[in-house]
Amino acid sequence: MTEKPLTDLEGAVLAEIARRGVATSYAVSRSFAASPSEFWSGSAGAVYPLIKRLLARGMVTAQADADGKRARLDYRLTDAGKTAMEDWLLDAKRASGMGFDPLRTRLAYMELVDAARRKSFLDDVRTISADFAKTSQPPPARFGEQIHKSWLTARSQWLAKLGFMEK
Amino acid sequence: MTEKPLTDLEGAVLAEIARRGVATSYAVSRSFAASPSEFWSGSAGAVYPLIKRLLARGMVTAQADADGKRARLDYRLTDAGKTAMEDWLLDAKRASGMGFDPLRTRLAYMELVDAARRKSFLDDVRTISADFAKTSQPPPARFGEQIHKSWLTARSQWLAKLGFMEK
DNA sequence: GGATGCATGTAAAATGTTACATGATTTA
DNA sequence: TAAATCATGTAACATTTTACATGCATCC
Repeated sequence: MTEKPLTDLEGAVLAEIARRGVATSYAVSRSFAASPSEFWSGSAGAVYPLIKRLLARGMVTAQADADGKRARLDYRLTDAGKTAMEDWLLDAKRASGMGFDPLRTRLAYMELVDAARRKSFLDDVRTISADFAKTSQPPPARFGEQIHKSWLTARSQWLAKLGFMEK
Repeated sequence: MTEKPLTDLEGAVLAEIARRGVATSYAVSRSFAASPSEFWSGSAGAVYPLIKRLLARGMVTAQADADGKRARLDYRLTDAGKTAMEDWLLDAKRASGMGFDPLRTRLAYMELVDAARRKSFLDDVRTISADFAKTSQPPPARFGEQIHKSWLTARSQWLAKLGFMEK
């Protein structure tokens, strides 16, 4: 019985726990909420049940924090969890998918408005993107920081080359 | 009472109907299913109810096809629908968001595996991406085709520059 | 010691996927 | 005319968001 492969959110949650070694649902939730990508809200309603499902599937262990007064569960990856996480992480086929890009989606329909409004829109996007890239995140400790920033830069350059849109 | 803004899928569906002038739910469904982006499946279960919601909100009109033997509804944008679609399309702030990228998400956790496996993964992604970009779509009729292809190219170039990942 | 925010969740509602049902149309 | 495919949906299920509930800790 082949295990159902992890969803992207499940994979990312396991990876986040792996990075931390030990993590509570709350800590994972905060991580996703703080990410520069707004795609996953990191809401408690998503993360707590998801990690409980991972527990039921044997991907993580739960340990009650003895010290604390308040109920609090520390999660760690099991061997099965580590394997599943790596299978997700190194899945080159899935990684090569296009995902969802709110800009790309709109650009595909830009023909529906006149050139003047297209231009105004693209100018605004450039301004907002440039501003966003400027706000320096504090600790560029890990790959993640560099990835997000360099990606924004790359998208800006891509956008600059889409001359045919402005005609 | 300010209308709730359109979701990205709703906006894209309205834009698709606008592009066609008249469209059935089935036609919209096929469009999304055929898109090179695999993010929205274009399943009937998503599209038919979504367009019914748009109808209830006055964004589209429904007209039964008199000619056909079989029930069949042709949808057209209303003025309100056109306005809402343009508000969605030209929303530069939302367009500037990062969306979801299955590659970027994984790259942010690449530190969790050793350099050899990282390299192997990145090689595979490059191969798959190059192959995908090679398969030429038939009709480059509209912006959409050029957008998707040029985006894949841009992402490949971005990836090529991420030297620090391979160390 | 009351207000504010941190931490841990659950509940209700919305949205999307997969699977199914069913009638019409084409094709072999 | 039987089989396959097109077309139009609905139903059951899973996932995620938004809102809510509640207890602990801190700070004013």
